[in-house]
Amino acid sequence: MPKKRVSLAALTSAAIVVADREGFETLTLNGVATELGVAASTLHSHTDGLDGLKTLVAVAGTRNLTEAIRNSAIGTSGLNALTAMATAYRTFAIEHPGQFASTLLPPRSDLDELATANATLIEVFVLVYRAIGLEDKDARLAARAMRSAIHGFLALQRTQASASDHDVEYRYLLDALQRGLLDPTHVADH
Amino acid sequence: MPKKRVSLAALTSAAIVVADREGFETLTLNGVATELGVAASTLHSHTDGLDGLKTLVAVAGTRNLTEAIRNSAIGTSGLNALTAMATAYRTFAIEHPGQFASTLLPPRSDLDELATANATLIEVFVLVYRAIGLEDKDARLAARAMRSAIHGFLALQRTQASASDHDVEYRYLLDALQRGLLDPTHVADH
DNA sequence: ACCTGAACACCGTTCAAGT
DNA sequence: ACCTGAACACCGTTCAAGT
Repeated sequence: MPKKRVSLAALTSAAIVVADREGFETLTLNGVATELGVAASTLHSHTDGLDGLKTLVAVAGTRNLTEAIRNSAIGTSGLNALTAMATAYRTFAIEHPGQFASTLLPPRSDLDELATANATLIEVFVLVYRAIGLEDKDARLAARAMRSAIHGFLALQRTQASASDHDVEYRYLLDALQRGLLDPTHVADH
Repeated sequence: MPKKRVSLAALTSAAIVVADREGFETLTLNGVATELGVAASTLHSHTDGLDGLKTLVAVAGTRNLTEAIRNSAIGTSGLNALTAMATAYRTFAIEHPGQFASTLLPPRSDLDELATANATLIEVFVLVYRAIGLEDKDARLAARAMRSAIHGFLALQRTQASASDHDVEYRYLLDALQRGLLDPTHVADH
């Protein structure tokens, strides 16, 4: 039998598949190695151990989330764009639980790539708020606020039992925050 | 040497100490057993394996967070109470990272106790919104919205590099959401 | 009843050996 | 240059044996 060859791209995509299927927290080098059909020790020549593999998933996952959000906003105006983005964010979190969970990877030393991937995600929101008419500083603060709120809701949704109606709650949160962020009596007093 | 005896309370508090010190994700039965000075296999007669231990921490952690929030609101009025609670929430997350992380424990089958602990946490916020004047249904939605936003901000704060000013961002988020939740033009149209 | 130690399966990591 | 298999340390879990 010929020796299998592992590329970084194949490793990353296999790790994403396993993470979405079995959970990011329980991601394992052995599991990904089995998925690829190679020995577990092979992966150490492509990534810096388990932490490196998780970082790989976090970077790719954040980029995929960013793409999903960006695509959802195409062809929509300001306020509708934000709703579309929030919906896309939520759909991504549900359909790709492993990649979504990778988003809150605890900080590492070499988080350069991860930091820029995260900045790019925020930037999509900044663009929309700027188009709506907020000044740059406010647009950045609004973007981070909205991202925090969305993330928090989706993270807790995953945990809590589906006791109540998530659709209604999600819309209530988004509407209220949106109203507060665009409140002219506040934006004016800068 | 006399045989050590392990109580459920001692086990829980030892697990909390280790979780806050070394991280909830990396919590280990061996680590807690060492902390208690007993053999690792002993813990299996007190809790249902590692998952059971993590659930123990999650329940106790959620209760401790609830107490911290409740205490912070004592002697304050409606709007000041919410600010105090948000600040207490944040302080708890920073000072007890393990217990805070335990808050987003993935769902289990026996999450009865965990579910009620979570409901009690939300209830503190409901009380404040009701005192402010929101009707029960709106108070519940507002409480969940505020909790989601706070949690999301704090979870992302833990991850992201301290590139920007967290104090300003936190206040911006809280103020905006608060404004939107209490917007009379919206609350009226029910 | 509760704790121990041995045993087993599993995982991350290293490294000499192969190709 | 890259993959393998053996080796080691560590962890979760079970269980017969002690008290």
